[in-house]
Formats: sequence, structure tokens, C-alpha cells
Amino acid sequence: MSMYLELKDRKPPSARDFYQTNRINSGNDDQEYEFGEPPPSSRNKRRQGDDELLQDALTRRILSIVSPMNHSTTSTGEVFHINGPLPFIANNASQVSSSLSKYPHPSFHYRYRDVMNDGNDNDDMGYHHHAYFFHPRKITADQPLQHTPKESLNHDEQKEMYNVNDYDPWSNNQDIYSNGYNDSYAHGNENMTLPPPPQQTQQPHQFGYSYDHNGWNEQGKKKRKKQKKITQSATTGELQATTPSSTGAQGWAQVGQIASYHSNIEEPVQNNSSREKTKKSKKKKKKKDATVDIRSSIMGDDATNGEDKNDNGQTSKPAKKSKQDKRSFSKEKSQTSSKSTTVHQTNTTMNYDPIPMETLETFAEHYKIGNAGASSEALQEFLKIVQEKRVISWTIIFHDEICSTPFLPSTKKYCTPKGKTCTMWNCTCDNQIRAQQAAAPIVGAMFVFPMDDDQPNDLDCFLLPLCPIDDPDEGLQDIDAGFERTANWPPLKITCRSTLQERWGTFRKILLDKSLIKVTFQANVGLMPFHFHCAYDVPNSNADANTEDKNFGYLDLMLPNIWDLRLASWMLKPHGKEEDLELDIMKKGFAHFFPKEKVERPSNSSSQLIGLIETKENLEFMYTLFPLFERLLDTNGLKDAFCEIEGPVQSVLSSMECFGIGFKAKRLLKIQQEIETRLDSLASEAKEIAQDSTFLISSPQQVSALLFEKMGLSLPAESQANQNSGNSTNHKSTSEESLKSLQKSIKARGNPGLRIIDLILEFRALNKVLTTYIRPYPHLARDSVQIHSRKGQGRSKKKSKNKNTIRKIHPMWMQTSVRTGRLSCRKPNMQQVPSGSVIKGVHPRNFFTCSSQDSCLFACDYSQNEVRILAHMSNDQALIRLFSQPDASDIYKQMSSVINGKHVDQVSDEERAVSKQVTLAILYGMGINSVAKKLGINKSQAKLFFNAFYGRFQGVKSWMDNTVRFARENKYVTTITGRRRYLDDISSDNRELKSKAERQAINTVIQGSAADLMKLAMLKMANRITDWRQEGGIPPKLLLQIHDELLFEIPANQSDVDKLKSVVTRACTEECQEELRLSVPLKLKCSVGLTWGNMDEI
DNA sequence: CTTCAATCGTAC
DNA sequence: GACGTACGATTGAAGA
Ligand SMILES: [Mg+2]
Ligand SMILES: [Mg+2]
Repeated sequence: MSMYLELKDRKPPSARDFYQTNRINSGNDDQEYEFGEPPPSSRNKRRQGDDELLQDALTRRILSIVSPMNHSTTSTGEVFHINGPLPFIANNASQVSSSLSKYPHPSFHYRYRDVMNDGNDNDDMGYHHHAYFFHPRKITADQPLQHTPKESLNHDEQKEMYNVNDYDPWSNNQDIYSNGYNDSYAHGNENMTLPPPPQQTQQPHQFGYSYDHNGWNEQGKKKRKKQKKITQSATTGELQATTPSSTGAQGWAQVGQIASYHSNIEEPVQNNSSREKTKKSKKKKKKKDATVDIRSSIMGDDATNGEDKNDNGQTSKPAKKSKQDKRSFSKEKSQTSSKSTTVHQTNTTMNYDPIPMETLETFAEHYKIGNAGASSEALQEFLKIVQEKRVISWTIIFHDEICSTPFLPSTKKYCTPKGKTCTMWNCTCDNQIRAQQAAAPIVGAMFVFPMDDDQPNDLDCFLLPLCPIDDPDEGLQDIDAGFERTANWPPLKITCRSTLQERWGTFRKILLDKSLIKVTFQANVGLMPFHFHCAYDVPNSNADANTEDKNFGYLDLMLPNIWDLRLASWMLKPHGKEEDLELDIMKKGFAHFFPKEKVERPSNSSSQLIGLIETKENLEFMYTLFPLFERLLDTNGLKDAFCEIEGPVQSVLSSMECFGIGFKAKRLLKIQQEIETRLDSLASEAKEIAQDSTFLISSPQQVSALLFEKMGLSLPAESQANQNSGNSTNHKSTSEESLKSLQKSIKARGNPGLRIIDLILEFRALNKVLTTYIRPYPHLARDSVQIHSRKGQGRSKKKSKNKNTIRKIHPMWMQTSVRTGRLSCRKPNMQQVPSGSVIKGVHPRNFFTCSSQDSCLFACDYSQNEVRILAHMSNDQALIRLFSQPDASDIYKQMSSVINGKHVDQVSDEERAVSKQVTLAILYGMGINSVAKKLGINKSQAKLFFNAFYGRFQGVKSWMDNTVRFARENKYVTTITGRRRYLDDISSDNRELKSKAERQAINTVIQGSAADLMKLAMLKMANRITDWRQEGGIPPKLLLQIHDELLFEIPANQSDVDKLKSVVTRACTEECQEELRLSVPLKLKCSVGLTWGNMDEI
């Protein structure tokens, strides 16, 4: 605000004055004030004291933690230099205490106590864990579904969203918008006090979701009526949408035909049973007994006639007893548990529409949905049986009105853009966060497999309840200690005498079974509830002591042998449309596999029961389809890539999405308001110039009309190619590039620059920043709560509330939307955050931070990854030699020296730029014209460079030809792991399409192989992280992947960072080189910082 | 009011 | 016509 007023006083502001046009990281130029900052007068104090030493923002920030009094030295008297080692917090307790003696910083204090008390003090501030969980959120009829219209936030909502009022536990050592300066520390302020305690506001329940029963009941009913209408229209809409594009279904039908052609008659299940038989023949007899047992105890099987009722009674009795033991034990053990339990039990009049027990039991008989958790014994038998299978299909079931699953299409929307609310909680519109949705209460997991291997087509279905239980005889079951998160989930009305911990433990063992193939659909969503369980629930270690215990409290378990059929579909058809991967389309495509007879839906039954039946059918479908997919992947040479790379990566992505990345929005509201006022003035000025009050500066069409028709300008000759043509909107290009060249040509003729062009350019830049970074991010952030291991169990709640709350952004990671095999990211797309300051003083990457104050960010970035891949794939000896040289410092310079025959030291920057551009051009299949234009050289020169390149690196040229020939013959290309991309256009008659497909062929091999390499590196790191935890440290956590970069969060101390650097370097370079047998060494650059935009190479 | 294509601009 | 892979905000035409 202030700055605009001042600028206005100074004559019309020009774009140059207003923001930095070059996008170089503005660093810490304190002379210039920034967006959202107070006017300079109030900030003059900053540069007092040890000015010379305080040049590096990160150093300053961390120094202020270590030694608030004197910035130049630490407690040991060592001087830190700008480029010296980072002064991380010392691990050594004595160092800590000496530096702590005067002005303890909160974070330091907690760490210190931790160290000093040897962890025995269960102080809740001990930052043992880095896992965060969603801040609890009430499900009311309207709240979670509500869109947040961007304009009409009330004051409180705004404050909440931007953390304006919140007590910020980091504000004393870290203000990312003030270049790391902290006034109180910078002045050596001895009177600094700890920040004021947070205002105690009404806090939602600590654990997970809690239903607002009144709201749910009343408004929910109204909603349901409305929803019925809309879902109907939604389904019809979907039908309309999918019918024309039924190519997907046809495609699958084709696949099915091919498959059945290969296998003569499709008997899919037989395949796996044979192996099973040999493996398990010994145990078979025993298993059959178990089968009878579990069936009888679970669903009163008619096969075992009347006597099983006795049996049932007998088996359930000891279960009851043991459960009661545990119940009293758990009450003793944990106060919090009993508290929440009492809360829970007072709420016996919940109106959440539980699944009616009677119906479910009759159902179990008719539709054969067994209850796997009927008793502890039944649960054990169930586990035993499952573990002897080779393959099962499974899914999570959420506890909503229709028992929905992760199977629903990832594009399904239950709202309209203009509508205020979504009608279903799992709407996939832009306002909903997938990871948050996946933290919703669940009913449990459903499994489908044949109990009897001799009859593989006779599939059985079991429901494993993973929620609180409302036993028809015994009432509400107690919540086990450590499972308070689930206390307010709506309970399931079913006879279930096993404990919650036993049931989750069973689920866990099934998912972690390495030799069991677990078929499902959209596993990245389906695994999230499990990741949350691992991060948040604290099972009693006495009951279940094993080495995996260390994995609780974390979100990064890798789950083996998960077969996601959606992922498998994508590997088989990466060129298809997104919808082709959905379950509905797949079912249509394979309809001929399944008998037409549809299981009769029970009349008059609840929507939840119908949902369960549908889920069961879907699981049966997937189980039946698995052998086909396995064979298809195998015959296409994709099975290894699927099992070794894509499947495990999915599990990593799922945990990344659950974990999110810390987000600080402190100054954002102010910046936003300033940009908005500026945009208003720009727009109105443009209207004046255009002499049209309806002129929209944001419309390229209108801008084009104004400039090129009304004002009669024309683009300079060399930019004529920029004209858009051939499409319905037939106006000349108004891209930044065109406008700049236009302005340049005007100025070259001696005229002053056109004001309107400056206006447009500035408007575009500001609008871009506002609409894609500043405005949307806060809406996508959610509160997260740091969770604690059992060390933190005895904490007092008063202290821990706001300290451990941080806003996080949980981007949605997608593995199946890039045809070359890269990952993509949405809401927001973290892969396109600008890498520099976008306006003076606003660096969007600095919005993203580590999520606790004693940790930092660690990034590693491959250098010239794709060029190295090119060298490997083309097997061009000259290029390989270049990379293999031990002193290979600047590869582009070296390439230039090889091409031009100069010495490396004599290569100028221009020549380096040329060789870099030419290399990239080859990767992208760029033509000579484009390269010439981009480099600002003429065509013949560019041609010379190209020819020189191909002359020196002949292997590259021949590899390109071979790749195109391969693609022409096979209609696909393969990456380094054998993943395919089909290119039907390669044999098109249309020359344009054909040459495009040729470029795609070449680029896909490079880009896809680089993506494979990065995925492999992610997996290697995931393994190293597991090892790390087993060794007993706080492991790093993977936050982001940006194609050739990984971003981790790690405790901010020198030893951990050093360890991570060596681990990451080894995992991402040598291990990957060996595994992929690369003929080129890889190079990795590591950097560290407190915010993503301010990383220092180490 | 919704949907779709086109344009522009970020990233690697 | 001639630069590969994404996402998303906005506009404006066309359909319901
Ligand atoms: Mg790089
Ligand atoms: Mg990079």
C-alpha cells in the first residue's frame, strides 16, 4: 500500500521501477523494500551491528539460534564465514548448555531438554518425529464440502487462512519474508522474551475426524435429497461423456480378446492356484479346518449346519475374556484414551446412519461378506489363510453413506464450478484436497480371494472392520490406547470381539507381506489411510513387539507387491486418455469376461449395503482380471518395470502426498492486496488508453485487436512467425515475446516505447503471480498437527496445541498422467513454482519451508541428467568420454570445445550457451529455425552448429535414426527400463503429425529414461531411509520430486546433513548407475536451506 | 449455466 | 507446419 502511494507521488510508475524484470534471485538486497513490507523508515534498524559478517541469510538465521548475543562467534568462539560450514545446532549436550545459558530459543530449549534428560522426560516438545497429521476437522453437513469462494471470505476466515493472528512458534528465528533477519536477535536484544502463549480458542478434537452429530443428522438429510438429484444427473452426464469416447472400453475389449487368444480359454484364476498347491500342500488339511472354523464363526455358514452355533459360542468366549483384560489394561495405561472413550460413550445417540447390524448379518449369508474380525481367533485364522494365498484383492472402505472406495474416477465431480458446495465429500474438484479426504473415517478393508484353492473361481469376501465397534450385545467397544485418532469415527454395528489394535495389526501384516500379491485399484489413495495409521496410531508395543515398531510415527513405509490395476493399465496404455484408466471403462471393456447375471440387489436396503455389494463385485472383478494383467505386463516386457519401479514408487508418492510440505503464508495477504490494487490501476489505465471502458487487458484477443487493428501496429519481420493461425481465433500473437520485440522495433525507430505495451506486460506478470501463486496457495493449505511417538504420550495438552500446528500443502501426485513416465503434480503444481524472485522481494519457493523449526530442507539435483541419458542411450563414445573425464566440470563448455576444436578454457560464455541450446534442441527435436531464433543468430550459422554437433557426435545422429526406425516398425518406443510409449502417428500420412511423432519418439526415450532413473533413485532413497530409522536416527523425509530434483526435510544438524549428503549421493548416483548399467557417471548437486527458495549448495 | 478450445506462462 | 512433457488461469464461443 505504502509503496504505491509513494510511487504515485513520483509520477507515473513505470514497469521497470515497479518490479524486477530479470528474474534473478534478488538475494538480500535490503536497500530496496519489498512487497508486503512496512515502509523503509521502520526498518532502518536492521543493518546495525556486525554488518559485514551477516551477508548470508541462512547463516544469519541459524546463527541467531546458536548465539543470539553475538553473531560473529559461536559458543566455542569459532567464526563462521559466509561460505564456511553451516553452523548447525550442536548435538553435543555440553555445547548446547553453554550456548543456551542466556537466551534460550524455544526450539533450542526443547531440544536441549531432550538431550539432557536422555529422553526420559516425556516432554511434548521433544521433536522426535517429523510426521504431521491433518488438523482435526469436523464433518458437518456443510463445512467440509463447502467451496471457499475466493472473494467472499469473512474477516476471521481470512485471518485464519493467512495465519495473521496465530501465534507463530517460529517467528523468533525465522521470518522468511525478511531475508532471514530477526529484529530482536539482530539487535542483540537482551530483553527478548518468549512469545506470548497462544490464545486459547476452541480447538477441535485432537484426533482425526469427529462428527457433528446434530449437523450431520438434520442437514445431512436435506442434503441427501439434493444429492440424489445431482448424482443422478452426474451419472447421466458421465454416461454421455463416456459413450462417445468408448474407445477406451473397446480398447480393453480388444486387449481382452488378445489375451483370450493367447490363453485359449480364459481361466484366469487357475494360473496362480497351481503354484499355490505345490507350495502349500502340506498345510492344506489344517487350512481346511481353519476354513470351516472361520466361516462358521464369521457368518454362520450353512455348510456347517447347526452345530456351528455352539462352536461359535465357544470360540467367542475366550475372546471376550481376553478382550476384557485388555480393556482394563488400556484404561490403566492411558488417560487420554479413557477420556476419549468416555466422550465416545456418552455419544451413544449418534445419528450417523450406521450400517444396520441385522441387515448386515443376513447380508453376510446371502451375499457372503464375512466378518474377519468376529473374534481374535477368527482374526488369526483369517490372517493365516490370507498369508498362504498368492494373490488377493483388497480395498479400503470409507464410512460414508454409500461405503465408497478409492475406485471412483479421479475426475468425478460432485459439484459445479459456480455452485457453493460439493454434494459428496469425495468430490474431486479443485477445492478439495485428496490427502485430506483420505483421512476420512473408514469402515475397514475388504478382501476377496478363494478360500479353497481347489475351487479358484469360488471367491470369498471378507470385511475387516478398522473402526470403532458398536457390538449388538456389548455396546460400544473401548478404543485401544494409542488409537484415539479413531475414537470419534462412527462405529460399525457388528459383532466384533477382536480389538481394534488386533484388527489394524492384521491389516498391517497383510499389506506388509512380501510374497502376497495385493491387487487393488488406485492404490495411491487406498494406501493413505494406512499411512495415516502408521503415522498416527500408537499400538501397544507389548502386544505386538517386532522390529517394525520403529516405523510407527512415520509416513514412509514402502508396501511391497501392491498391484494397482489402474497403474498397470497405464503401463499398458500410457498413450490413452485419463478416463480410459477408470474402473468403469475397464469393466465395460472386459464385460465379455463375466456372466451377464447381475446379483440381485436386496430391495429396501440401505445405500451403504448396496455400496458394500458393489465393492465386493469390483474386487471379484479385479481378482479375476489379475492373471490377465500379469500376463499382459509380462508379454510386453513391462512386468519388471511394474514390480520393481512403478509399484513401489506409488507407495512413496502416497506417503509424500500424506506428508505434504510446510507452507508459510504470513505476508501473503498483504502482498495480494498490493498486487490487486496495482492491477486495478493498470487495468483502468489501459482502458483509458484504449478509449474503451470495456477493454479487458487480460484478454489476448482484445489486446490483439487493439494493437494490430485499432492502432495499426505490425510485428517486425523476424517475429512474423509468431502469428497464431489456422485456428478459430485468428488473431496475431500477443505473447510476451512478440510484445517485447514489437516494443523493441518501435524504440529502434527512435520512438518512445508504447505505454500500452508496458502496461500489458506488467499486468500479465503481476496477474500471473497473483492468480497462480499468491492467491491459490493459502486456499490449498491445511493445518497439520505434529504427531508424537509413545514418547510424547504423557504430554499435557495445554502446551502442545498450537506449537505443533503448522499449515501444510499436500500436492496431489500423479503417476499416470504423463505419457513419457514423468510424475505430475496438481493442487498446486509444485513442479512449476518459479525458481527465482518473481517480483521484487517475492520468491514463491520461499513460501515453502520445513515443517518443524529444528529441521531444514535438503535438495539434490541431477546435473545435465538428460544429456547424460542421451550419451548412454546413443552410446556415442565421444560424448561418453566427455562425461567420464574425472575433471568433467562444465559439460557444455567441453562439448563446445570438442565441436569447435578449442581448449576448454578458451570457450566463451556465448559458445557455451550455443552448445547448450543445440543439445537441448536435439533432445526436443527442435528445428534449425527455432534454434536460430532462440539464439538470435541466423539460419546458416545455426545449421553450422548442428552439423558440427552431429559431426562430432555421430553416435547421437545414428541413434536418433535408429530410434525413429524402431518406432516406425513397432509403433512404440521403450525407455531404459522397458516402459513403452505407443506412437500411432508415426506412420501417419499427415506429414505434420508424422514428424511430431518422430520428435516424440526421440524425446520420450530420453525424458522417459530420465524419469525412470529418478524413480529408481527415489526408491533407493526410500530404502536408505528405512535403514536409517532402523539404525535409530531421525530419518529424512521426501517432500517433492521435480523431475531431476528431490527435496527432503531433515533435522538441522551438521551430522545428519552430512550423512544425508553421502547417502543421497551414493544412492542417486552409484547405485542407480550400477542398477541401470549406465555407461556414464551421474552427477548430483546437494543444497541446504530453511526455505525452498533459499538453498545453499554444500 | 456448463463445456470446450485456444492462448499465455510457469517448471524441467 | 517445423520445441518435448506437464498444470492452470482466463477468455470467448457454443451448447443446454
Ligand atoms: Mg538439474
Ligand atoms: Mg532441477
